Amino acid sequence: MERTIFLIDMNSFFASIEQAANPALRGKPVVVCGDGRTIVTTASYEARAFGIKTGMTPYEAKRLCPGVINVRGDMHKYVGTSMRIHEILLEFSELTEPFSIDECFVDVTHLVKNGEAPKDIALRVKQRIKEDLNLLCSIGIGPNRTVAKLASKMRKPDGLVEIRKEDIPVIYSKLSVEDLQGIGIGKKISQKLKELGIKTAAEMGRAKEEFLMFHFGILGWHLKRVGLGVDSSRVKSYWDEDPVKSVGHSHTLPKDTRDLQVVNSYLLMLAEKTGWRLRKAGKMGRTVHFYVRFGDFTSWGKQRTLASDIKTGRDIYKAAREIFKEALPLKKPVRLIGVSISGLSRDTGQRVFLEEMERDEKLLDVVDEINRKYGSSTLKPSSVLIAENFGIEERCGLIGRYHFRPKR
DNA sequence: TCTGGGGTCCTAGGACCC
DNA sequence: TCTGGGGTCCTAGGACCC
Repeated sequence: MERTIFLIDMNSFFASIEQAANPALRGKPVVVCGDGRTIVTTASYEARAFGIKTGMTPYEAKRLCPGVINVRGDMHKYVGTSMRIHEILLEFSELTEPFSIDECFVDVTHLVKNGEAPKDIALRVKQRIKEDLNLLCSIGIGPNRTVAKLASKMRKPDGLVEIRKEDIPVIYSKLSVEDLQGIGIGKKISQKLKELGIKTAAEMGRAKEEFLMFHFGILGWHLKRVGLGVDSSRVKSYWDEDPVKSVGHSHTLPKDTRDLQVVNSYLLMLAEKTGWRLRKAGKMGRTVHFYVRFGDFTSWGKQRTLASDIKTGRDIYKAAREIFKEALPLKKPVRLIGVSISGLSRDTGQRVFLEEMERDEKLLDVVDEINRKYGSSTLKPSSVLIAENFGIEERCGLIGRYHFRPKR
């Protein structure tokens, strides 16, 4: 059955939201960053003109464009905006599947069947988002998700590209395998493809499936289909949620340290955040993963499966510390620590978490301790930190793959 | 004032059980 | 004193996504 799929990709999402909210930022080079030792999470198009890209340090951005305006990111705001966009998209189709905080697949087959042209529908979507939020997006239109995603990347900002089934051979013959980045073909795979003499998407489609599977395993099967522009995967309904597989937090310390008290304080905080979100999701887990990144960017980590399920920050902390002990004594200063929990199942206990308030109190002490160690200038007031650590995730769920759904 | 933080999926190898 | 295969669970590590 012929389908019509959109991929809506918000243009420089975080920066555009800031510009929409604050007229003083419009038309200016803006970067949105985190706090502490951070990177540029989004650069406005004006900033990109200076060569500023996601992933750079604020320092590099400043070097490229001394006048760049650095805005502290506010995930609350971005998640709220993301949800507002979902509401708009749901006016068009229930088959609206968030792919990340700023991308969404929408299946509009039913509207096309009623006689409306795909591009006209897309223009309506863009107009609604512009009217409501003063934000621009690029929309890719295709007969399936993969092709729609590819189309969305072809024109930015404010793009609208439709790739029909019959256009695929011509377009794919001009598309290099590097152009397929973002649909499961990263640097390593595209490099290997080139070494095997496959340079374009069309060539990938023509390659023998057995050949690709010999070199790439099951991925080869996927590559063949990407090359052909074939993808039968469905756009999921907004309301059928796929289960979370793991939750976790990591944090880069204000500065590298060998001080175990500081590291453990952060670990406790991260474990509490993780446990809090776990319980919020009504889950418990059995496998705890702890990892460290050292000052030289080497890393070390281990996972351990426990005899029974856990769900409190305290238990996650205990398990993580047991693992951490294996890394002691520290040979190098610690840059980042992280903890996550997987092997999740439904928490059937449904116990109300009584100690929650008490725990927050303890955290205040922890953060105060960190502040004392580093001096108050390195960390914000503890109340702000607590708000950040415990407030944001309540609303945003997972950002990596988008799991959050508002109440119906 | 080098290099964030949140995830998913796949492979490979070892332990263990029948 | 030797030889299996199937299946599950677990760990480590890599590639990829935004």
